[in-house]
Amino acid sequence: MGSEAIDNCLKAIYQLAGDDERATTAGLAEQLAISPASVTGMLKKLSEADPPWIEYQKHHGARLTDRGRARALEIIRHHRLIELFLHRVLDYSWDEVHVEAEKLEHAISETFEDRIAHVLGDPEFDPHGHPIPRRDGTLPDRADSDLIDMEPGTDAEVSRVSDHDPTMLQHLSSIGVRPGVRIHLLERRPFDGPLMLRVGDEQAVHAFGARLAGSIRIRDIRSAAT
Amino acid sequence: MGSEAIDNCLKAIYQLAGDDERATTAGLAEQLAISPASVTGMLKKLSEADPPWIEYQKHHGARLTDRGRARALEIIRHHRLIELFLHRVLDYSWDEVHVEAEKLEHAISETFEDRIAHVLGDPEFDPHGHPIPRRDGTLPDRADSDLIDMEPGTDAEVSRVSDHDPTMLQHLSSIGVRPGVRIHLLERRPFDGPLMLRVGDEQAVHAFGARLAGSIRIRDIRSAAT
DNA sequence: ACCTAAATTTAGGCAAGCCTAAAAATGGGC
DNA sequence: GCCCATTTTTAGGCTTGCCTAAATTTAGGT
Repeated sequence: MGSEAIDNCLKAIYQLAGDDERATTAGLAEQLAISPASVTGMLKKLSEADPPWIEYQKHHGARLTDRGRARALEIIRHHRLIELFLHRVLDYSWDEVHVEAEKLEHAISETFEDRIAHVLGDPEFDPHGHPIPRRDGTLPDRADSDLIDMEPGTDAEVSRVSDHDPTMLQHLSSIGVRPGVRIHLLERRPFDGPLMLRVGDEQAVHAFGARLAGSIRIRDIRSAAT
Repeated sequence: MGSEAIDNCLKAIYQLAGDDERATTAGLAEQLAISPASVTGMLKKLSEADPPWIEYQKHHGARLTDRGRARALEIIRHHRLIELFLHRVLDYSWDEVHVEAEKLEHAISETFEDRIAHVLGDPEFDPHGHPIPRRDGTLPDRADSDLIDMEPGTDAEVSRVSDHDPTMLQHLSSIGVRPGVRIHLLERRPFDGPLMLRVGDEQAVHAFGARLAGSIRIRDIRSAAT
């Protein structure tokens, strides 16, 4: 019950469609890097499992059942706990954790999960600022929004950054962008141009293109400091 | 290069035959819990790999090549480092570590291996007293011998215990037998009867049958204490 | 030399997970 | 209502890693 392929598929559905939206065949095929025909086969299998993992209507994509969502959240919990564990206990850098976690998330037991959660003090967010699902399937939430939508002239705090591209993480790290760091948006250049912003207390102005800016989420700053 | 099945087979050859002896088809079939016919197929594959993992002569079993030995020792290093890590850092009990390590040993990277070795202070022995191969493939050695061969009336120190049977470990744990603990052999009962011995400073006399005694290795005590 | 136990080969099979190419169905937009 | 893009189906294929049963070979002991 629950091979690696199944786990990855459920995780992909959750990441593409969330709790109760449908994920499309094409989207899953891209996410999982397999052919659409293979996805169709996998979806049929997942929906015909004894307690089904997904609810699947032909030509209308797949939606997670309660069981499927629980499993997806469990894998994501594994992944994010492992990332934080690698970072904090084993001294992995920010950009190294994702790849290792991608393998380990399928290999650890519930016991292992509990133990590292305990060692880490039952953390709520991983090193990139992503919320770590709790064992009961609930998510700690933090009201945040896309950096793209930030008002020019205002300050905000980095909430989370995408962890999929190690080189992007290295770059962000090199300019000091991490969850919790304050940024100030100077202006948005016209015609979907770059965002010009300052990081932390530094004077340097950085230009963030659409790809980079799109991978960052922010939240309002609590006190109107500095 | 190096699937889980291959790794397990190389590890089994090492465990059955060591560095330069041959492992038999039947022995491997038992160890791996697969049929002899499947073993023959696997051995042929391993010996025909591009840099071959084993040297294989029909009807004469298999012997590890340098490459095969290196791989086997790497997996065993993974396994034993993970066992110690689970025990020391994640508070696993003695008897829980083996099963978890059996899965994780195939999933961790060299980086992970290095990091936990560093956190643990480059340890030489795992929680059961087994030597942890070094990265260069050498083994820390400790001159030890079988408990079965111990002289009645003498003292010795427990060097290592087999980790394969959790219930046996629980039992040993409950009577205080751990690597480093001193034991005193009172007598060996006739006709391959049990060994009567005392553990540590306790007065109780324990009877060790052949199975139990066979899973324990001892070494001479340094000082003739107490 | 012969016998036996171990090992090997042969032949066929199964399941998971993927692939391809081509054909058929479908649904949503216009 | 039609068309196109997406999706699904069909049909066939591949690899890995195991299984079985039966036939055969081999090594080693006596």
